Amino acid sequence: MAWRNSSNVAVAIRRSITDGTYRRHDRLPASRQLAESFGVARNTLRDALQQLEREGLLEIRPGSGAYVTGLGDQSIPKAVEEAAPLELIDARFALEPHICRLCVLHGKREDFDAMDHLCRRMESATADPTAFAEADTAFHKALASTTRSNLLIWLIEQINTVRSLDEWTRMRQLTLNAAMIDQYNVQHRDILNALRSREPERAAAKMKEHLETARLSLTRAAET
Amino acid sequence: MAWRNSSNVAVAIRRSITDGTYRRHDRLPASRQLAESFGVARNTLRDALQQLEREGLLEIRPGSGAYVTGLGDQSIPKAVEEAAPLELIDARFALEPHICRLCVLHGKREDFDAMDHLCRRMESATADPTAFAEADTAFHKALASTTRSNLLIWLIEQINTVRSLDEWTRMRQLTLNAAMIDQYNVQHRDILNALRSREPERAAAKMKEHLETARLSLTRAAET
DNA sequence: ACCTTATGATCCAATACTATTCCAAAAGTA
DNA sequence: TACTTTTGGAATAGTATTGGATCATAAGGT
Repeated sequence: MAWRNSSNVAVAIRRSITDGTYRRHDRLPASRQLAESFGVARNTLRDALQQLEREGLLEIRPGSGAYVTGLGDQSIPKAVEEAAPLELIDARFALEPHICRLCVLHGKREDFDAMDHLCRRMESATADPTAFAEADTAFHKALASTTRSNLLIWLIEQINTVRSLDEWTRMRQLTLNAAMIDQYNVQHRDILNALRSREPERAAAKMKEHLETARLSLTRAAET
Repeated sequence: MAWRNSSNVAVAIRRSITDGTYRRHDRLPASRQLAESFGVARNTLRDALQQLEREGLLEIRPGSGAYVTGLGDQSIPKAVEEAAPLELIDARFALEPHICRLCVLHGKREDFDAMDHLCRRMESATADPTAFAEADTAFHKALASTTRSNLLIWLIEQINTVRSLDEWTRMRQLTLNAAMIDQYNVQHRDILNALRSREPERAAAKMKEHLETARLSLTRAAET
């Protein structure tokens, strides 16, 4: 029975993921249980899991478990994955001001309330760049949702997926200090206020301002 | 039951949302009830909810409850394939005027020459709606290419894939008569001229005019 | 023989879950 | 308005579970 090596275990697990036995966000059984069910040592099983983690299929969290992060082939398009930070800003420069205009047309009170809530979460995260970035992403997604256009929502989501990538995370650590977060918070409030008072062009202008700030902080970080 | 951890609870709730068990603006059961029904401690349940909130799926209001704010992962092809024609116009309204501005910044002579060539192809296709639509798609893609941003090019391509869909083709048959094609050709020329003379705002304005024409012809066709 | 690999055991550190308690915000009610 | 109930938020301590790491040993292939 020569099939009992780490690579073949990895193949088996990979298939379990692609055929839908384990889906995105699912947690795999504990390494001890998995090892037993495959009839291999836990060490071997661990090798297999780490192999899959290197492929980006799994995320292994010490003390917690192994989680499915992607579906393999389907995942992120190359154009999005390899997009430079400045390309992202360009795309957001195109989309988000116009989304603001559409939001003024279609936004309802509960939409604004949800965004207000996210603003508060960002405002209480001046010391936690990661938490801030999460809420920030959710804010821009909520804004896109107000357009009621699934296509636009999807486009924004695609752009946002990049934020979880390595280079972007590193960039965030460089640029997101407390002062910058405060500035972003003010700008988010400005945008929300303009949306609430139904001023499309002011909202779009504030959004452009916001993005210009982000672009500046990026180029500054790139110079260092 | 080894599935009793916060991530798996989050998975279960996430599925309840995408299934439609809970819909937008619905309030989830109280955390104490949910915790009991899942057979986990309220602490664990709270972790799961906060996880979903960070994803932008829920909004947790202290003293009130947890409300569904988003529909979860829009499965990738669906958002694009099922996009209504008017959603497409909205997306192009966002992207293309800004692409014009970027084109003024980055466009080179050969880019304009290529677009000029496509204009001529469209101008000699007033009697052939299919040939015109092909060249039109190519024109807008060429325009996006001038930005040298793979992300923007990809976004435009995604939007263009919809044009091959049934509903869109039917719509095109209704709207694309010779007079309309002539009008589009004039507008394409206007845009190209503005780009060549490096006037970003005039190019953007002409593009908006162009898209507004397309939107009007769509809504007119929808009324019949 | 030598080298590679899997094993099985053990200990460690990180994390998660439970249970309990108290608090504050919101909603319902008289 | 004032009172009560219901809601989520937070802190704590204890226990269980998880992956990480190491090691000597055994098996298999060269």
